Amino acid sequence: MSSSNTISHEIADILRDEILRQRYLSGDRFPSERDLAARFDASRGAVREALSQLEQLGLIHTQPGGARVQSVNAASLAVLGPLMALDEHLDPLLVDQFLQTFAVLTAMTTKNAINGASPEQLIQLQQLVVELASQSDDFEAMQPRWRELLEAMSTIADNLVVRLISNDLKAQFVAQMMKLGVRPDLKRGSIDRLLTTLRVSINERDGELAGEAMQKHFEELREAVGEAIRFKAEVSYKAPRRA
Amino acid sequence: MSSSNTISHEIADILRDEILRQRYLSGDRFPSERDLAARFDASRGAVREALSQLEQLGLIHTQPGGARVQSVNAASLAVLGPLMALDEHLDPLLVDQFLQTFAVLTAMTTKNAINGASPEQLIQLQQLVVELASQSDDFEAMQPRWRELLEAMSTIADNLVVRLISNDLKAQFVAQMMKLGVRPDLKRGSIDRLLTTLRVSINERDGELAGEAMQKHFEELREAVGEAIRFKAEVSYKAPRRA
DNA sequence: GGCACTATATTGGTCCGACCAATTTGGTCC
DNA sequence: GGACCAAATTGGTCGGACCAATATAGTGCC
Repeated sequence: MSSSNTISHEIADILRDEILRQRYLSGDRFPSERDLAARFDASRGAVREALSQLEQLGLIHTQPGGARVQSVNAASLAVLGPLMALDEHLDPLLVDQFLQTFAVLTAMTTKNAINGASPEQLIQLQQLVVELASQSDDFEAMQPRWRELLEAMSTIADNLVVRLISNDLKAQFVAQMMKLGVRPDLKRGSIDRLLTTLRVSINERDGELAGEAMQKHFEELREAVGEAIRFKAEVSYKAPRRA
Repeated sequence: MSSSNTISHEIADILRDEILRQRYLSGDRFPSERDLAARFDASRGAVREALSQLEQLGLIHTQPGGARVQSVNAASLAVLGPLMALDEHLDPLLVDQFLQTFAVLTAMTTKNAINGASPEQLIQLQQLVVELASQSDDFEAMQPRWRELLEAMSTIADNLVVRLISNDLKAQFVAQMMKLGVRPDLKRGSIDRLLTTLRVSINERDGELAGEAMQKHFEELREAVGEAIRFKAEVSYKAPRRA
């Protein structure tokens, strides 16, 4: 579901998912290019390009004589998106780990952004927060502005490392959560409290305070999302298969 | 310098570095596969495999009609290693960003590891810290054990997201720093203080404390490394080109 | 001159068949 | 059972070919 329409990408997607589903164990021999070409009824060239992608993801290691499957633990960050998109139900543990990681990175970005912003940028941030506050009752509707705020802070903080990490994570994750209809039930006051604190810390240029607030907010989000996923899993257990 | 001995990888390495060096600007047309094949005196197949890797890195976007160069800001995390290895002198800003990011992730891992470790694992950690303390006077010599400790905590914390991020970062960065001979001049007491705090927090299973200590230590390391790099840059300015 | 349209050239995507070198495999011999 | 060797397998590369999508240049019109 993830990539473009070329044959090599399709093959890569299929094989990638098979590896992520542990169909081949780490250390196993991977089918030969000629076998794969026969299986997908494609040319060896197309298969080779697919394998090249898998190697770039760190999922296989090719050598004359044969390719071998590597441990998912040794893979590149770019597998995380496909990994979360594997099943129709999200892995709660993985989501939790993701949110925890995203929390500390966002807190750091927030802190640096506010501490290092120019006066104009501070005004911009302030405005975004105000706009967010004005629609804090509709979780779905505030997502675009929310992303805008995060994007603005990321731009101001200007940390390439974090930005690259986010590239591999953000889009896929949020999209996946939305697609599966996971709607975290945040307590009404949570977001308001965050926005208020952000407003204060922007005014006083207190990045530390803002970072902590952001971190705390993500902790609450983590719990809410975890609960939402568990709830969803329960429902789909009682009424499985498109009831 | 980074990859294996196949032609396609060599081509990919060269083109990747050229893009990272901004030889092509974002949005530019990329040379055609046939041109590249002629330039490298290789077959189009080999070039295509190289381009496939570049696309996986998020550096180019290919389409029938022509490939275009993308912004480095939109690339995958996996470009960070090559990016830091570009020049003989490290980019101080990039290193700083890296260390800051690594700091918060390591602090998080440390906290979770100690809070979630089994009794046996706690003993293992304690032992590693003791061994480290016994050689805290030789920065170079303690690196292997240091990595061992981080690896152990990473295993215990068992956060796949952080592990994947680390895969794309750790090895290349440390190796690059060592290769360039950047030796941060940490104050003698700094490491001892960290190790002592770690020992205490492991004994009392106080992950929070350990995390904070780790974070503080990395802050000190950041400054020391920054200074070391600036110093190195100064020296090579006064005595440039293999004097 | 500027704009819409069209024919042409270019480009990426795929296939086939072939060769080489490295590795794996299986058998042989001690 | 282990060391050694020959054959089959496998990845890496090449060259040429075709198609469909895109870009380009050219044309004619307003």
